[in-house]
Amino acid sequence: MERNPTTYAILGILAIHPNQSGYEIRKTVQQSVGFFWGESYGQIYPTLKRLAAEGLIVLSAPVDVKEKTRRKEYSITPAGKKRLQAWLAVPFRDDPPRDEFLLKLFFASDAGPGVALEQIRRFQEKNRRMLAMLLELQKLGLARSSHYPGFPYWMLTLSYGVGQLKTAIAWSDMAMAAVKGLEWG
Amino acid sequence: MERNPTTYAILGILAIHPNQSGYEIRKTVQQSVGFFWGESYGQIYPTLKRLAAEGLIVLSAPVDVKEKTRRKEYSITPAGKKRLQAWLAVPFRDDPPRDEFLLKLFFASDAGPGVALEQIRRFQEKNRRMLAMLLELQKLGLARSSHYPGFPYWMLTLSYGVGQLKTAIAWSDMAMAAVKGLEWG
DNA sequence: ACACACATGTAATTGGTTACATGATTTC
DNA sequence: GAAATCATGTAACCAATTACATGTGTGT
Repeated sequence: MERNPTTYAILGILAIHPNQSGYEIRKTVQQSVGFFWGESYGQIYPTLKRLAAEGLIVLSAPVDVKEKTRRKEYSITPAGKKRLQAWLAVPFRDDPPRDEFLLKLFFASDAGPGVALEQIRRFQEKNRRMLAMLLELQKLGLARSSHYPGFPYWMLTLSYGVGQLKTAIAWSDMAMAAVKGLEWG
Repeated sequence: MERNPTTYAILGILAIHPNQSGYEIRKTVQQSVGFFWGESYGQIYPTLKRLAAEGLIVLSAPVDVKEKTRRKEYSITPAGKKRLQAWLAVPFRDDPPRDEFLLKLFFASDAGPGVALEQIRRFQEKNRRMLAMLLELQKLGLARSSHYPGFPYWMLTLSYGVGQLKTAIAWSDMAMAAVKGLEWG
C-alpha cells in the first residue's frame, strides 16, 4: 500500500473540489488545511503526473497541445476515490513529530534567558497570528460551506487548532514569566 | 549557516551530557526530548563522523583500532558549543507542520463516521499514553535533576507537552460525541 | 511599461527512514 | 545456549525543499 501522504492530500482535495490545476490545488491546500499541512510545487506537479498515469485522476478539460503554459485541470476518478477511502481507514502514522522551537527551548540554558525569551516571544506571536486566521476561517466556513458533507469534519479540525493555539498562547505567558524570573534569581 | 537540526540535537545532548556513544545519544534523545523529537541511527552515525571531522565534537576516550564494534564516546568541543549557541539564537524555523491525523480527519466524510470515530479513538489513546509518560517524567525530573542549569527549560518543554496533550484529550471527547451525532442525524 | 498573479515544470540537493550486515556482552 | 541488549555502520530508497527556467494574462 502506497503511503506517500502527498498522494492523498491531492486526492482528498480533488474529492472535495474537482477541476483544479496544480496551481489551484496548492492554493486550496493552503487555504483549507494550511495550518497543519503544506505542499510545494516540486511535490505537486510530479505527483499529478504520476496519479494520472495510475488512473487515480484524469484531465477533466481538453488541453491545447501547442500551448505549453496552459492550465491543466484534473479530477478524481472512481479508482482514486477508492484509494483515498482505503487510506483514510488506515491508522494514522505516529511519526516522530519534530518541533524545532521546543528543541531550542530545551537547550536554551546554553544560550541564556535573553535568547529563550526572544524565541518564546516569537512563538507566541506566530500563534496569535494563526489563531486570528483560524477564527476568521471558522466564521467564513459557517457562512459559506455548512451544507457540504465534509463540513462537520472541517470544523472539527479547526476547533482542534483553535484549542491547541489557545493553550500554546497561555503557556507562552507563563513561560515568559518563568524565564524572566531566571534573569534575576 | 548550517541548519540541519540533527547536528544541533546531537550537539545539545552532548552539551548536557558528554562522553556518550551514538547508541547512547539515541537513547538519551528518546528519553529527554522524545515526545517532540526523534533521531535514527542512519542519521546519528554519519553525523557524528561529520561533526568530529569539523572539530565540533571529539572522541573522548581512546578507541582500540582492532576492535570494530567497540563503543566510541564523544564530547562537545568549545567550537561545538559556540555553534550550538549561535543556532539557539536563530529564530526557529516555522516549517509546515504536517499532521497526518488531522489530514485524515479533514477528509473523513469520504469514508464515513465509523472510520473517523476509530481514528479519533486511536488519537486519544495515543495522547493518554503520552500524557502518562510526561507526568511520570515530570515527577522523576523534580526528584533527580532540579540542580542542573537546564532544568527550568526542561520543565517548560514538559509543561508545554502536558498542556497540549490535555487539550487534545478533551477535544477528542468532544469530537467523538460530534461524530457519533453524525451517525444518527 | 511595469508589476503581479497565473501557470507548469525540472534539477540539484537535503534530510530522513528502513533494511541490511556484523559482532560483543550480559542475563536468564 | 538462547535471547536480549549493547554497539557501529552502510546502502537503498523515499520525500521534500529550493532554486531555476519559462511563459501568459491582467490591472495600473
